[in-house]
Amino acid sequence: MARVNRSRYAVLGMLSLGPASGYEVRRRLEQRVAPYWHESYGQIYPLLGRLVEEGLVEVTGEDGRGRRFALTASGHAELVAWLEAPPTPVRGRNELLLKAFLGAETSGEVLAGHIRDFRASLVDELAAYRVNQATIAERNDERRVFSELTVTYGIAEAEALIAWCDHALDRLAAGTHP
Amino acid sequence: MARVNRSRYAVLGMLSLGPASGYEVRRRLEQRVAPYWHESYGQIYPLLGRLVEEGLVEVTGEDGRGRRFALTASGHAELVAWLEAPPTPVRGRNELLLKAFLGAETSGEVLAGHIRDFRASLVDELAAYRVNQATIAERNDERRVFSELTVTYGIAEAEALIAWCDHALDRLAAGTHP
DNA sequence: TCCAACATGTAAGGAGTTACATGATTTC
DNA sequence: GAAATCATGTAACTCCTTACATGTTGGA
Repeated sequence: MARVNRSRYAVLGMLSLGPASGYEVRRRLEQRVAPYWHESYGQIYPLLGRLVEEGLVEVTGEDGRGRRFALTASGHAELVAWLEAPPTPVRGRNELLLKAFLGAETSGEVLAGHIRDFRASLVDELAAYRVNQATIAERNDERRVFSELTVTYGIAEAEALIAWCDHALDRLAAGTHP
Repeated sequence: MARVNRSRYAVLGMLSLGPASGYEVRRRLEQRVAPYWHESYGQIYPLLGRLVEEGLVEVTGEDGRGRRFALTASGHAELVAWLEAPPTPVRGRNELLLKAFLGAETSGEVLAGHIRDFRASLVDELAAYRVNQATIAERNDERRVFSELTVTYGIAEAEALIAWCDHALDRLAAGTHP
């Protein structure tokens, strides 16, 4: 039954940064929280309509090129209540690890290839985080520390997983010609 | 449209370890791949029925206490084809990070509390991985290396995130009384 | 004898993605 | 004038969880 709709809070959260169009809610998600959250338009637009009905969001303007949505007081209250509630743990599904676990069903080289690809994507990700980190370091507002924390999380994770990839590739190489 | 049904491959994969009942498919997932994959009965049983219809799985026995399912040759072929395909990247949704990003909407102490809870759960997780690692080290089969890799992944990640928690808690403490 | 574990399923319903469809405005 | 970006939405469809419902077997 009722799983909580987390998209609600992502949208409310993006609006807490200031009024925005549906399009911009999406863009904020892509640009600022992309690696750890995402929403599709198929979620955002119907949701904005519902949030307006519920009085959590209001339409503050409607010029020729779309509407602007803003949090109402009760929308902000609902966001804060959610922020204060303990986060529900991630029950991730990691395809790479499932494939790794089942590695014996294929040749070792198949898995090694997947891991090399994964490593390459982590290296790219890490580079993007570094750029991001430099950009944030130049800012000077009270939100800065929170942005920094999300970036350092990504960096910590990416670095650890790159190290794991190297370890894994060694282990697999040792296994195939012992 | 057609997202690939990854549950299919998880079930086929568990059956590649040997014939099993639906109940045991679930138990294998819980016991062996739990932190990075999971399936509910609501997925497993209907799926097993479909896989039998499709000829990827067959019923090898039915005693008083349930059926036993086994991979057919084509089921195994389909599993291998999936294993060889590049894993689709995880598009995770990390509630803690979304809450962290929006940390300015509440008091800093709220976020710190979430991070402390997260750290505690990581410590528990890490302990479980260590036990698991010791168990696997005693095994002596050709699958061992693959199990080890999934465990070392979990350890690498948990250790990195524990370190991040400590860093984050420092940063937040510095912010609240500068 | 009772409890834990083994075992199998269905129903309801929301979550979420993808593809389709359309149009205005800005910038080069 | 063309391309990129801004902008809004719907339809179809699958995934997946949660809750409900039921019964057996083995061991203490």
